[in-house]
Amino acid sequence: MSDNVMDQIVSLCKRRGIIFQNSEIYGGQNGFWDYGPLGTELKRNVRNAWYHDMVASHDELTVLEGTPKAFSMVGIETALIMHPRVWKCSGHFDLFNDMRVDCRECRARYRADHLRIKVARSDDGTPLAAWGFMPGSDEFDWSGAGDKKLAKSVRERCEGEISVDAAPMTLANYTASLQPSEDSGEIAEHLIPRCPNSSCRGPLTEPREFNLMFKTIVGALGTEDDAAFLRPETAQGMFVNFKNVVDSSRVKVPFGIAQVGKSFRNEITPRNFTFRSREFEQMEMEFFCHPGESQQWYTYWRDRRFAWYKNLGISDSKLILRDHTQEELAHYSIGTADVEYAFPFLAEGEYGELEGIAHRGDFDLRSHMEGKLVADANGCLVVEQDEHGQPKYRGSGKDLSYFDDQTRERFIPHVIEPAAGADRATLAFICEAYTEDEQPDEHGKMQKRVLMKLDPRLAPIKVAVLPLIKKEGMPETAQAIYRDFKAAGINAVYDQQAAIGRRYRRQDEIGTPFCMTIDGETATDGCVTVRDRDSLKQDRIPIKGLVGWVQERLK
RNA sequence: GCGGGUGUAGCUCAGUGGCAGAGCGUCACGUUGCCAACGUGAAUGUCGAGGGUUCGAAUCCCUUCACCCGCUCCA
Repeated sequence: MSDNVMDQIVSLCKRRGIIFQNSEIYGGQNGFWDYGPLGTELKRNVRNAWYHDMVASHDELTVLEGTPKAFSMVGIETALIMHPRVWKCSGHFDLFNDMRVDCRECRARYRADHLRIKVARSDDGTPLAAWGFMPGSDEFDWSGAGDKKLAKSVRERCEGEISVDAAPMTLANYTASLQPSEDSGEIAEHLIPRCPNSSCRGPLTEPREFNLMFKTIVGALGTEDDAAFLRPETAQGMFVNFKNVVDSSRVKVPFGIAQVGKSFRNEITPRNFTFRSREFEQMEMEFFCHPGESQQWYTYWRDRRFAWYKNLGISDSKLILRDHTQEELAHYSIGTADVEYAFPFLAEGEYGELEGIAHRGDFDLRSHMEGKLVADANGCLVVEQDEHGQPKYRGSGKDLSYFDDQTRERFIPHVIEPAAGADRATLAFICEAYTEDEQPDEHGKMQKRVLMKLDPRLAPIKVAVLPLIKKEGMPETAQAIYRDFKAAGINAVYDQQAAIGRRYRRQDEIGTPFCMTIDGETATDGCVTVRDRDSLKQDRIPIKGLVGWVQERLK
């Protein structure tokens, strides 16, 4: 396959109405994508395959292989905008809303509120230069490569005594202490704080809000106090509704709550087609279980989710299950694994994340009970405190523990979270399906063919109904068959335009698994030719059984 | 965020200061006998956007947006 296979895929997606760039006629928007008519069908099929497997077809009476006991699964659909305190307790607010400064040269990034500034002054107190350092790190010693340059520039400005402030300032205080130049309104070049890295000392940027959450305002007259956030994950909808679901739907632990929906992250660098987008769709499930069984459930869900992709056609050679190393694990997590796919835009041997399966302990429910949690010196989760010794972000105060009537035990359930990206899965299925091969044309000459080997369950169009020629009653018969498929809820197309070979290729390109051709013999034998997309094999199938024949292959 | 590259019809691209082009695709009519047929005809462009230079700009300059590659970042 060619190196630019990703270009081919992007081009095919646009040409055939699978994925378009958002607001394209206005020049497009980085990180946002639209699904066209065929893409919408494909993505809905992905979503439905997930929901069907997780919830709709789940048998809660049977103990499934590899599980300790039977369990329930329910669906939920929660709002995109949640109470701001949800994100404070979940940790997203602090994690996603820092003011940052970057070094323009070495590009290191620092939290603006952590950075301290030291200033070198002449004897009359005029500032000559300023540089940052992180508290506790090495101080300025005029010896680093960058420091020598800085020292030289300071010397050029002052021949007399130079002193360095004993007390460091915060970045905000330093900036406030400067007089902006009268003509430009900007800080003089030599007073721009320099990078904390003593071998760099490049100029730092202005503090910039580093909002990974999209901020919005609730209420027409809203002010900053009414700031709210578009959800950066769907999971919190399940956690905050845990009690509602338990109280309303007669589920018993263990059970799962599943949700498919949009999430938003203001990514710095959206890249690689839809792989990293600012608006994306997640398919997440939170599985609540007894702490003592959580390890077993974690293993179960990890393996089951990995198998799901393979079952829908992702090849073994391109899919890996990668357990996170100890360093990668969140402090509250006992285990996390990623399902990763070898996307064509990645280098050989690299994989991109499709789904993360995480053992989250009781972190989430406890956070929403008690407040934002952090690990203490012993690695135990404790409520993070502010400078006054009060909880930094208070939780809801509601009791989210669970009482098991049979064992007479009360506990906070542990959570196993398989969190999948619907757009990433869709993209993986597209990439996996994209195939170029060679097939003989009517003269026996080999011709390049582009096809999408999508699993029939995922294919946007299941069946194409094609009269071999536009006369002798073939179109009428074909149209009747087409209507049978539509009536049965099977997505079919009718096409009598152009030669039969061309029509087959059109369907190949969008992954239609079955083409049904009505020919001269149909009128006498009541059969059509069914042509298989991948093998090009043809079979005669009676019209009467056609719908059932297709339904059988969509299970 | 930084550096490099690219942006012209639905797609792939040619066009380096003087009439906006090709191939494929799409549509119509005719033809058709199972794997990209053929014939005839047609539609399709603010040359990514904004500004400037020029008698004249797709072409030169500036700004900006998007995409690709490499860094950086990444739940």
